[in-house]
Amino acid sequence: MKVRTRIAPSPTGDPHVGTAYVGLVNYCFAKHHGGEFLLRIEDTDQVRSTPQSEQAILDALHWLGLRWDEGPDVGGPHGPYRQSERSAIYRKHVDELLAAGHAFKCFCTALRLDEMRVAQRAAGKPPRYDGLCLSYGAAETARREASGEPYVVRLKVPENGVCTFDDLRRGTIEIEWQGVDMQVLMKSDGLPTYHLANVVDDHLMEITHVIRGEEWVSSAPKHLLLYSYFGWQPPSIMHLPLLRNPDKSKLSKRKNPTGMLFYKSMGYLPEALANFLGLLANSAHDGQDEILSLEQMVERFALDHVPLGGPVFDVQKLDWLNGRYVRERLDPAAFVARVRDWAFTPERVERIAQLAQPRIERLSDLGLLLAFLFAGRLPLEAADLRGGKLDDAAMRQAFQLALFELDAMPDWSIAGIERALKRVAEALGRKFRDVARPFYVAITGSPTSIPLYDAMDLLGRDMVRERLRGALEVLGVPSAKEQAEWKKLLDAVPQGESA
RNA sequence: GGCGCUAUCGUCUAUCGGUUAGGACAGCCGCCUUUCACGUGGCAAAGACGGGUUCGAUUCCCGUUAGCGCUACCA
Repeated sequence: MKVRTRIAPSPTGDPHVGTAYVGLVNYCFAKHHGGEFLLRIEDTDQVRSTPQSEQAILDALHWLGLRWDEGPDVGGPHGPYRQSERSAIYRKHVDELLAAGHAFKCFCTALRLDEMRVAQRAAGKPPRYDGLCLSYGAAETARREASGEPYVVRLKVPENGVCTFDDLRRGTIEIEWQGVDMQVLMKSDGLPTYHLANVVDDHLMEITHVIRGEEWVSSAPKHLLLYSYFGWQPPSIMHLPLLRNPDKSKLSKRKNPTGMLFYKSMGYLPEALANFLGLLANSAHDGQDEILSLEQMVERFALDHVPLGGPVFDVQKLDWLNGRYVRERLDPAAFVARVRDWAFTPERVERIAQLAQPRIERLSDLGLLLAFLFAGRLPLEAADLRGGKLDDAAMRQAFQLALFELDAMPDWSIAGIERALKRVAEALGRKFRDVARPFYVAITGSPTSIPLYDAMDLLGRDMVRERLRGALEVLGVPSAKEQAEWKKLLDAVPQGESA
């Protein structure tokens, strides 16, 4: 049987290096066995999914060098490859489960469910749907449905016994059915949840090996249960460890740059990033050179060498690898081409020139005026940030609130940036012009520069986040408590275009 | 709180019962060099803890501890 793997990102944010890591492993495994690798978009969360995010993820994975045999952009015999376009398929399968008595309609309100869980937790029991709606007879269920009560469809789960399954790397894992919740399979909006859509699609797309992040281990029983309810042969499964911050917590953008676009704008070469990620999945042995092309990684890939402990994303090692690629793998012409593509594309140069021209007297002013556009973190000191109307405490708040707002923006745009920063000023009860200065310094390194919103737009969200975090490190990173309190300031500002 | 996963130098890892526990990044000391970088030679650095099993455990089993994950009509 031909090996078929997939990566199934959810388009709810910027492309994440964790997605690249999982994608790379799936790619290497499939190709190592002469199989196929596909890409599926899991956009069943209508509220958070955006087409822009989907495009960004596809672009970023392409940039990294991954190619898929089937996917929303390249098509294939098992499409559509976007879950939002497969509603009818899920509906049919849900009906099948309902008809067979493997699932049931649940009319419980969020409030009741909350209270139930609080009580269960207090009693030291695993949170699990208590089965109230399961006790209704067919007549009662039909009556509620007819009266227009919204409902979800839940999975029926065995009352006792244990679910035993094999993880390709971890071996046998046992989880008691009592600890497995009666998962919602179809939301009241009629769309499936991840669990249902994922299982149905993996089966229909003939996925033979599901290789995914460790966060899915505890929901594996639900998935396996679905396979058995449908009478399908489940795929082999394996869970990859989660990438970590240096403090060992799950890699998060609060503590570290996690966006692929950040690494791109920092000037890391895609082959170096892929190489680095590949090393975290399959390390080189003893004396072997750690510089490995994608082809080499495919060739030497071995599942049983994938680590189980969450590897720390060590930027220093990435730096070293990238340095070697820059020095050893690019001839002068290729180097020039890379630099051009990195930050000197004609469109970008044009745009920057238009912003810079009115602000200089000599062409030689250009270097210092624009240096920040071609740099990573700026060498800031507290004194650089001071000098405006805000004291340190206010600047820390301003930067932190900006981080909140900028992260919450659906799309990165000048208009959005402006709205976000004005909101921050309002939340702090300051005039925007007083707040502007520290932002100029944090972002551009100087209180006078090209327009702030353009600068931020040009830099990109990930780099802006990095600069703001850099400024916060200089002034003192807010504690979790401070962050939570400050966030309330933002909540107090009404949404909308006003400001 | 409940359930699960994990545990070798600071970091990424090798070891598949017997090794002076190996390599790489970072660090430190040299060499090379008009600076820096690169390159190169070397140094330092690890089996979480406690029980078993065994002639012998880093390796197998159990417990403890710690870290992480899950605990949603998000994925």
